[in-house]
Amino acid sequence: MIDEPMHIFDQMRQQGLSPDVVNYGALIDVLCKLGKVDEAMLKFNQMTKEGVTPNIVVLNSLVYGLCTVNRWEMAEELFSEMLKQGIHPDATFFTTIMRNLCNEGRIMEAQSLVDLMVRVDVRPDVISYTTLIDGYCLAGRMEEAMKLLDVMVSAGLKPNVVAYNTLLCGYCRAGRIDDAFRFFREMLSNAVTPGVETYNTILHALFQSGRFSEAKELYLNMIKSGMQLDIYTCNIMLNGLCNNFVDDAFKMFQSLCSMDSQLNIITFNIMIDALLKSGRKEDAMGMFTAISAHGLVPDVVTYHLVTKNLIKEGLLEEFDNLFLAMGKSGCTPHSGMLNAIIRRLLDRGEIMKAGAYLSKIDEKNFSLEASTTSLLLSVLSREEYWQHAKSLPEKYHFFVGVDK
DNA sequence: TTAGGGTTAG
Repeated sequence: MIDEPMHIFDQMRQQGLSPDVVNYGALIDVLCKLGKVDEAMLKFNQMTKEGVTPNIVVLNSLVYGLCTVNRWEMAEELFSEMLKQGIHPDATFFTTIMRNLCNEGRIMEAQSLVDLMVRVDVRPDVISYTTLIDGYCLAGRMEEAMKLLDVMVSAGLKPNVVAYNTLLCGYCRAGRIDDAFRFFREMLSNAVTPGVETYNTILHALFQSGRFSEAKELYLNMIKSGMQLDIYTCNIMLNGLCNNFVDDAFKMFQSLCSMDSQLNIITFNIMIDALLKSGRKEDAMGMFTAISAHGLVPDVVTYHLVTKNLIKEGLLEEFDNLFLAMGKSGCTPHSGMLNAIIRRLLDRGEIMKAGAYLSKIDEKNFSLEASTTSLLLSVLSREEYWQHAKSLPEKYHFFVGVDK
């Protein structure tokens, strides 16, 4: 798909038109968002070679891409270059860096950037403050996050719905739902209209803290107020109900299907997990089969849920099939899954098959869990298995007869 | 053409 704009550039050239800074900017931005930073840099170099002067927007996209893949040094080089060319950093530039610092937990450095912005005469905007508020929330430093909202107001800025949602979400994550409600009221009194994201945040927190009746009431209020519910609302409700009311969740799921609601793979994962946990294996497998009928494909979570159950049930051939399907769809097995299947196969004395999965563990550089190692030792100490043990990867031959 | 917020497992 990314090839398309490149073809468009070729077509433009054929017609005697040259891509300008906006065209290049759009392409570089898409490449950076896809994590293809090297390709983005190539395009950037090509652009400058063609005599198209970069602007702050293009540089911001590149800085975004470079920071996201932790290429801080290159971002710094770019920054120096940009100053040399007389391009001044703007609020977006600083906010991009702040976002990445916050994600790495480097909150004080992010805070000092806001101070630097003021010194170099770049006014932090609502997004800059919101980014920093989120950083404090992520670090669990709620009092500082809250104070920043006041700083923002003193700087003459008006917090918007995203700023409030960020703070509200921080309080919810910290389990301080009543404080979240306080900000919810403040939001209303400041004429900031809560969005579906706001309600979803509170709904999720209410379920998380076991306040089921309040959660259900809030959900009904959302419907009553004519709010457009989205896939997040559905998933939060389903997941919340699954904790104690699986039947209600199942009914809600069916009614969503009958209303042709747009579900996603997370919806199915929530349901499969809950059905398996409550022992409804057939319903869970039915749900797994229904995924493709909804135009969706299983993801790594789906495979992990279902394969875990197959191992538990001893349906190892079905596991093999699903394991292959998983590989074909590009989902990577995790270490726990491989260890679990190896243990189950060793239990059954299927050494050769266990060997195949041991090789997968080695390929991925995963480690054997202690329980897998001890089972392997105990199985291979039995003479009846020595012959089979030769089929194991060589590094495991050492285990043969060790106990004897 | 660029920056900020909400959902699943382990």
